[in-house]
Parts: sequence; C-alpha cells; structure tokens
Amino acid sequence: MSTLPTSIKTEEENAKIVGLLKEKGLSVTLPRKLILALLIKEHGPFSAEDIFKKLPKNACDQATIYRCLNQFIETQLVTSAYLEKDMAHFEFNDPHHHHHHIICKICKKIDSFHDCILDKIESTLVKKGYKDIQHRLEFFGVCGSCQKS
Amino acid sequence: MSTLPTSIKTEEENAKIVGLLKEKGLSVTLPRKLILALLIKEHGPFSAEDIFKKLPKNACDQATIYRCLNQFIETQLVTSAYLEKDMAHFEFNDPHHHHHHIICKICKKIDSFHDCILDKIESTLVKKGYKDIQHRLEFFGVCGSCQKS
DNA sequence: TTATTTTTGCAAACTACTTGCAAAAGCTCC
DNA sequence: GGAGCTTTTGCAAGTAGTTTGCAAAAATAA
Ligand SMILES: [Mn+2]
Ligand SMILES: [Mn+2]
Ligand SMILES: [Zn+2]
Ligand SMILES: [Zn+2]
Repeated sequence: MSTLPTSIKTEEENAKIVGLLKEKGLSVTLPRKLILALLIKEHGPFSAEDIFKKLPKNACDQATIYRCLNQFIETQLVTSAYLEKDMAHFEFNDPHHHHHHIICKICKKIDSFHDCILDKIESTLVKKGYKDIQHRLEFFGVCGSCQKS
Repeated sequence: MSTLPTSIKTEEENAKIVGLLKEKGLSVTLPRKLILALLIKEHGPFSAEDIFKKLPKNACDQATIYRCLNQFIETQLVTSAYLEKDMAHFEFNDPHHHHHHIICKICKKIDSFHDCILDKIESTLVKKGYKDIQHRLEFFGVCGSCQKS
C-alpha cells in the first residue's frame, strides 16, 4: 500500500491522475496531483482562489496553483474562461463532456449546457428563463505563417 | 462652424457620435467622443492601452479611458473580449456587423469572420489555414430569480 | 544512492484596472 | 449667454489577480 495524499482516495483515482500528467509530459508532483484531482472531482469553473480555498490547508502556495494551472492550460488538461471581469476560471477539459456556460450578469450564478449551436443554445436559454442574453465567442489557433516557423 | 476636436473631421461624424452618446443617456464629453470616434473609425479589437496610444497626446487620462469603456460596455456601445490573457479588448458594437475573432496562439494576429454557426466557422478557419483550433464561448444574461428583484 | 533537473514556497514585483478627491467641464433653466 | 447644480475628469494612490527570482526541496535519471 503506497502513501497517497489525503484528498486522493483510491488507487484508481491516483493512477488516472498520474496517467494524465505523464501523458502530457509533466512530472508527477503533489501540488499537480491535488489540483488536477480537485478539478476532476468537482465540476468548475473555479478561480485560482476557489481552488486554493478548496485544497487542504497549506497544501500548496498560490503561486504554485497559478504555475500548475498555466501548465494545465498549455497541455490542454484544463480550459479557461473569463466569465467575470479580470479573473480567469478553470475547469477540467473532459473531451467527452464539451459544454459551455451561462453566467447571470447580476448574481454571477453559473449554469451549463451541452448544446453547441448558437441559435439552439439561445432558445434553450430563453426557455430556462434568461433575459438580455449576449454571447462572447472566440477562436484560438495557429495561423499559416506561424506553422512554418 | 462649430469647434470640433481634432480627430473628429466632419460634422456628420460628430453628429453620429453625439447621437450615439445621447441615445444611451451619456453626457457628451470630449474624452467620450474621442474614444468612441476612434473605435468607430478603426476596427479593433483594441486594449485600453492601444486606445490610449492611438488618441492624440494628452487627450485624456488612462483612468478616463477605463471609465468610458466600462460605460460603453454597460450601454452596449462596445463589446469586450479576453483574447489575450489578463487583458480585455474592446471594439465598437455595430449590430449590422456582428462577427467573431480568431487569434493566433503564437503571433497574436487577430482575424475576423461573420459566420455564426460553430461547425461552419471551424471549417472556414481550416480553409484559412489555421491549425489546432479551440474555441471559447460564453453566454451572459439575467437569470429568472434576478429578474424578480 | 548520487547526480542532475525540475518544481516548490516565499516574498517581492508587476500590471491591468479602480477609486477618492478636488478642479474642470457639461447640463439645465432662466 | 450666464448662474447654479450635476457629472466627469485628471491625478495619484490603491487594489487584486497574476508572475517571477531565488534558494531549498522534491522528482527523475543513472
Ligand atoms: Mn463547466
Ligand atoms: Mn472585430
Ligand atoms: Zn441571477
Ligand atoms: Zn500566427
């Protein structure tokens, strides 16, 4: 029986997390395991501060959380969004559960849905009772000239 | 012949800008006119710093630019997006030219297109030569319970 | 284990953005 | 146009999310 960090309960869970990290070429460290385990277990999106508060006390430094999240973004283990002004939110990037969010402009409650066609989504949201709906959609990719260099 | 700020060239342009501000219940001040005129003339998206640099020297303070942009967002005269990490970008919200952006992950060049269906957009982008495409889509609205209060 | 590389914690720095306050500009009504 | 009231601006200081330099600690490789 190997030693596991408190918040990772089973060997399978541990194996999954270690597998994901290694797959992406990241070394297996305790902070990385804890953060990834948290994001897999609890569905976000979470701010860096949310994550810090949810981790066991003194589990790791805030700077480490930011460093890990940036590595997870680069390796596409997590996705980020700017749902509120000036603060990024993160969640585990489960390719089988691609979805999007709607945040209330007033109370900031975050809801999610799995549709991915704009018209369909907007009518889904109207049915859910939302008013004054706007969306923000951005694409990111590598352009032709950057692929050459 | 009334006095116009240097960067607003014609009476029509001036009238349009004044009209837009009044329509939204905003008083007509020089900084607001200059910023809005710039965003209408040059197609963004621009960061607050971009705007500051593009305005005539000492035209207005950075704080004023942020204040104006926030008012323009609230009144939906402009839209904002987080195309790069930690920095908002703004552009004039022309309802007849609704469009979205793609930014190269490497060189940060921003391209735009007018399609608004995800599958169609992605294939348009592939034809344009982009690789490794991701998107980020968020909706914002007022939820049912907030409409009551 | 030992040597090498990577990551972490800590504290300080950075930067986009906001805010308090007094002066200036805009608006309203005469 | 001018008086009086309201709103906005410039300035400087402050805030908050995020990053970074460095030495110690942990992970990986041999
Ligand atoms: Mn989600
Ligand atoms: Mn645009
Ligand atoms: Zn709400
Ligand atoms: Zn590029």
